[in-house]
Amino acid sequence: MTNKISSYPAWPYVNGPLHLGHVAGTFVPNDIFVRYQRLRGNDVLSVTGSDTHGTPVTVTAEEEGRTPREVAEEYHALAVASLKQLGISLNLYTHTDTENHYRITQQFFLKLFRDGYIFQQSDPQLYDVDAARFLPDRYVEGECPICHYPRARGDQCENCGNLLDPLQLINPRSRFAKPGETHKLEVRETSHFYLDLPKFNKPLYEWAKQQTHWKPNVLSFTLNYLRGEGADENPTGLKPRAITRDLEWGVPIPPEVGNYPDKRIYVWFDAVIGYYSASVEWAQDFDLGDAWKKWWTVAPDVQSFQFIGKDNIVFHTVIWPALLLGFGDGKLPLPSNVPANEFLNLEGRKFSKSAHWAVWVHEFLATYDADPLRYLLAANLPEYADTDFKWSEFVRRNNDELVATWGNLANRTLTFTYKNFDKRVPTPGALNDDDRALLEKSERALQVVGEAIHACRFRDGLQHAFEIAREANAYLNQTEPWKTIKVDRERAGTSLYVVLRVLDNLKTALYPYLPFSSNELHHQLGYTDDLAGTFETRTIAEETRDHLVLAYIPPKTNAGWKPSALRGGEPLGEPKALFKKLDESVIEIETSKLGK
RNA sequence: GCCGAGAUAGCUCAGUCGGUAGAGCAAACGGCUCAUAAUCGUUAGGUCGUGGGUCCGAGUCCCACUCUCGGCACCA
Repeated sequence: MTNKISSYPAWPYVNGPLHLGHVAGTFVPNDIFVRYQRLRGNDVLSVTGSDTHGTPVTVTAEEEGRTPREVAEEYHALAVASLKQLGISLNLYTHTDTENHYRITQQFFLKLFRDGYIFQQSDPQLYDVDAARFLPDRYVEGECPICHYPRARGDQCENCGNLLDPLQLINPRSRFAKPGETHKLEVRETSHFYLDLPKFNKPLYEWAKQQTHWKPNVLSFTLNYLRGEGADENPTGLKPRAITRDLEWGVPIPPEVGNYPDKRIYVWFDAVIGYYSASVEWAQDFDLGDAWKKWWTVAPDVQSFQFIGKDNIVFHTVIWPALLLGFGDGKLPLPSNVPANEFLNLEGRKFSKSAHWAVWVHEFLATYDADPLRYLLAANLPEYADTDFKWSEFVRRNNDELVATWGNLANRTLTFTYKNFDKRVPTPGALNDDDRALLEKSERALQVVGEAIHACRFRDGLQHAFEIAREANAYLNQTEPWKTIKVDRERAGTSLYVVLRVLDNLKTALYPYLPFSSNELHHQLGYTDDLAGTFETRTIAEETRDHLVLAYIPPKTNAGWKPSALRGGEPLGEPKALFKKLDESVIEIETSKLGK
């Protein structure tokens, strides 16, 4: 049965290049998932893009004396290049600074406003007279009114942990003031638009309770969040949430609502809408009309998945579903699964742009190949707990697992066959029990790995495929075709035939994880078509501005998620090593760059 | 402070319904030579963060504590 599956990695900010932590929990698992689903024959739509809004971008722009749009465009282009090189096969990677996205975000806002899910409220807030702007909570510091800690933040005191209102702070200071400066602050009234989340509390809670297939941490976190202090039959966790900011950078308030030139829609309100607007844009960019609607319909064969980090759970299990309920009147599907990942650390510490404690994707891929990185990130995916990227682990896993176990299995089998069997798949004699057992195990691996990937247990799937590769190595050591060829050529050919079929099956099972090398192995096994598709970057012109997008173009024929049908006598491609062994010196060289 | 999670072999991580602790890699020993000195076999390696409790029996359930991560409503 063909399902319509949509899959979305979270939108990364483009206030800097992507680092390994950004791709580990979002783009890489998403890509393993969608490459599997496509091969499986499902109808897949996977879109996302750069989040061009938000304070990280405006802060970087201020620091560098540029406009937020310039900063966003620069790092968006870098993200496009990095994702392409990493083989992230999104149907569309766009960004949020497009006319299409602005229009759709405003449609959401307007519909929710007219239906009474958005209201306006006026509150006193601190205003920085010298910077001529209102101060969000985190932009205010002062003395804590409870414990008198001198550097309490506007929203919370780090010292005593109490939640605060910025107006409670003693001697509040603006964080826009440079060291030595004192900015004049005063309390002014400002009105903001609020999303009336309590109206969605009960339906969201009832919906979330049914999602027993979610990861335990995502489900319990969400249920607890929605329940709040309330009882099970009367959840009260949600409070109205301000969805506008006093900023110049972002999506403007729809003119139908009123004239608010100094306000913009809150970044996460517009970012999650990006899942929808990017779907629409994908169909437009490729002249596919209403094709995007297939995935935005409530039906039993329509499923959607969100690959995000643990810091974003609430936006994807509460806020975005609330927007979908309000905007769609029950006609838009809510996420089927939100397999949030924990965080990837780097050599025991958190990634930090300011401390230069990071491995940037574009720099990594300038020196090393994409598949080894994908392998390491998948094998070490932070599925249940934070994990750690270590250069020593990268070299070890590359050399001792990827090269030694899998690459070597392919290489030893193909080179030996190529040399001794006239560059063709040997024609097998009768298969014995051992031959059949291994062959069947490798065929079953497709099912096992496929189920693991569909259930978002990516490490399990990868591990299982490697288990079969190890068994195939053991099988070769037992059958010793390099010895039997001297006395019984057909027997040697049969063993090699079995392993070639195993390679063919594992190539498919590993394709979602290692698309480049699997495609290469596909050719070495003699296939002339392609397993993997190609990438295209395009500039999309709108009325007032252009934007760059990345798109994955699947191959014309789908090789399919199915057992090998390799036959004796068929010609093989020329064998070549699939992976490069890395020198141990890489560890020292790369580690010494950190923190500088 | 409140909420959600994590802590298991030297390293990276699994561990389902409570029933004699698992894998890969690293280590030691042995085999093989087709293969990128790759591979295969064997062995060794653990008071399961700490302290209590329930139970015939606890890595697993309950309580308390320690440390780490995330959220806690104008950072995203």
